[in-house]
Amino acid sequence: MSSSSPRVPASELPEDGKSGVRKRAKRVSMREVARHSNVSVATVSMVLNNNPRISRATQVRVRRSMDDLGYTPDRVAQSLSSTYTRLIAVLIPPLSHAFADAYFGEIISGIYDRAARLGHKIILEQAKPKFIESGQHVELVERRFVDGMLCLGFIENYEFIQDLVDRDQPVIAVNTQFTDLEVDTVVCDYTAGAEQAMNCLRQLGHQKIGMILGGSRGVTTQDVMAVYRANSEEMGTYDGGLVVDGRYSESGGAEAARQLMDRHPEVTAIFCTNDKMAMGAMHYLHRSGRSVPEDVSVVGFDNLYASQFLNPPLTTVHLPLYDLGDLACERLIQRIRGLREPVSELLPTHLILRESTAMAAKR
Amino acid sequence: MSSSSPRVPASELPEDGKSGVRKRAKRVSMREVARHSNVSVATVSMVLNNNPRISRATQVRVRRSMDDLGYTPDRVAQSLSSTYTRLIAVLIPPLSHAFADAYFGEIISGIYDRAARLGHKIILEQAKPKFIESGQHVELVERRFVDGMLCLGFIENYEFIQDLVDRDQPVIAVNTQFTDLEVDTVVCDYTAGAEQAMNCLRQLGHQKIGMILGGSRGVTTQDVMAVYRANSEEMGTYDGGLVVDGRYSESGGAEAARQLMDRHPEVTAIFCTNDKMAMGAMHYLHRSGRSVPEDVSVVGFDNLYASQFLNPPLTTVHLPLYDLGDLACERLIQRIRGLREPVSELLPTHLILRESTAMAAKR
DNA sequence: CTGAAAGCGCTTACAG
DNA sequence: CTGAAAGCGCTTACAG
Repeated sequence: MSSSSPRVPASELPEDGKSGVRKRAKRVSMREVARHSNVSVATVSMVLNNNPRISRATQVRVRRSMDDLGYTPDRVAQSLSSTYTRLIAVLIPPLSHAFADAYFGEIISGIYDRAARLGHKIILEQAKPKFIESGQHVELVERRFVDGMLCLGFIENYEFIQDLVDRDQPVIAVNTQFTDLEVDTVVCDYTAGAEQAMNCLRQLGHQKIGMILGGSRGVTTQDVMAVYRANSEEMGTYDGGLVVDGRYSESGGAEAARQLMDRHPEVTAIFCTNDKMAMGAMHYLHRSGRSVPEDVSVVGFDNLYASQFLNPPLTTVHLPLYDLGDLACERLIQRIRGLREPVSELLPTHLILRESTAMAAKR
Repeated sequence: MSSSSPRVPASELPEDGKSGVRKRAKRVSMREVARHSNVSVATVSMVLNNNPRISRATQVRVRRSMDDLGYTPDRVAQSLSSTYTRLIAVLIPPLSHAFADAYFGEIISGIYDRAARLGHKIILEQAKPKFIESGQHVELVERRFVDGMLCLGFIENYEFIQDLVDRDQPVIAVNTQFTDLEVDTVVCDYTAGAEQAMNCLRQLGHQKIGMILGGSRGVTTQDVMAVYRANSEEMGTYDGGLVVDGRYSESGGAEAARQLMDRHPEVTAIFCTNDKMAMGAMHYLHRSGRSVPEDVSVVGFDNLYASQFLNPPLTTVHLPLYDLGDLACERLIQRIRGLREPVSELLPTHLILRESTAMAAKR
């Protein structure tokens, strides 16, 4: 890439400033640089791309011209001539407040940093029903908006991903897996995390443990459920009524906790498949006059940054969300650049013990 | 825009699937559509852009060809020929976890929806020091990555915005104002919100009120401080030591609350300029054995979605963040399209009373 | 080591 | 109402 700040010829500014309609300042193109340094545009292009065929001397001369003229390559023209846009799309599910969701945010943070390091920029999209119905997910790649896409957290209504796979477009599903769809994935080890959480609760003497999950169709959710069920059955306390859907949100978690405690007031611990539902559950427990963890222990999943500041601070399974985004982005770009092997990565997780869990209350 | 799902000729797929290096499926261009419907590419272009000069008959015929061939316009080529990219950049400050911040998230949500409705896509960028130093904020517009940008929450280190203003690029600062920089802004009415909050606290009998703010340089923060100070002086309780910096974060808020309570244990209420610091403050208060609101009342600013689920639910000033993003985006796009009048909008705010505030403790 | 030329897929005056 | 042509600013064989 070029260097030093480009200078706009002062003479152009006032004129531009006065015209009725906005007009971009005239930019300097390769042709001007070529003329200025007495070479062809082809040579300028090669200098720009560090093509070793260019001699050191003209290399330097052309670079100087670029700096003198304040040349900066036009990315649109570059994209038209080459094959890539160097843009990737990040798709999030059509949940309300999804953009404000720390879970997606941490992943996006990892994606962004990796993308920036590899010279890519990211476009953010939310896959609302209309978006999918009108085929915009396909247009995103077919109309050359982006080179590939990352799909975050599509537990349900993920069929649209098939459209992209069918067209052989680079796509990676981040932290979701599907039984009926073959697509590249990068996920966290939910099974291991769930095992640590259940172990911990059992060690603390909890027997009747409730579970709040979000949409039972997801493979990761099913992994957690399998661990939960195996442990409950071992203790002889398994009961389908102990499992409630909290729709991934704080309000859903609160509502689920209400149902759970109404049906099974003997429950001494609640295990949630994300921190937001755990927050909602704690909210309901307090509201209903129970204290956490004295009356009921609560465990979450995600370890969002804010969870340590809850009252009480939340015991939860740490998911390496930043790393997840980082790796997913790296793999996607490899795919874009020609990697053909399927991607399937698993990242480790572990339990973070805080104050929302304690010994089971004696009864 | 075109319609119906584009079909890739089946014959192309296998070949593409086998080649060693990834290769985009050959797309159908305007030329093919032109040939297929016996017109010139100019006509196809005009049909695509609904130019009224084209007769109804060829209009229909060309549209059909597009559908038959699965034509979809190449956005890169469109951008090269026209002046616009239909992309806008959203810049956020270099705070850690900024992507996961609900405050920015809600604003971005409003931006996204409006942008989508106006046919624009958004690119997300974080203005880290290196990003600015290497002039990438300028390249964003000069190299035609985007048509304009929205800068969210730059309270400090906002000097880079001047570079864009100097180049007459469309930029809008969202929810920040500057005394030393003339730029379009869309902000919330912090003064009105602060007045309601201080009124409320005074009605509840609070006299010694602490304040936690984030970076005292921002104009909005100064607005809040002015209200706080005027009220405190009226009560005769003003003291510079009651004002502490909480750096906008949960941990900073907790730390600030510690300092505040150590220095002034007689404080009965804390007013924070955002919800995250309020959350941190509550966390510290609980940790130090005080209860909210019995011992100390806490008031925030933002009304993030999660704040209602805190324990206790947070009393806070509601900021219309979604609408803020929506309006900022609308104005930016008007700017891009030629609007020349400066933009300066103010959105109303109001206090949301919840359970983190109560009558001042008798002492 | 460098240049002339074709091409990427559109849009936009300019003619007719 | 429609077409031929130039142009947007690059990259990439192909020559030399």
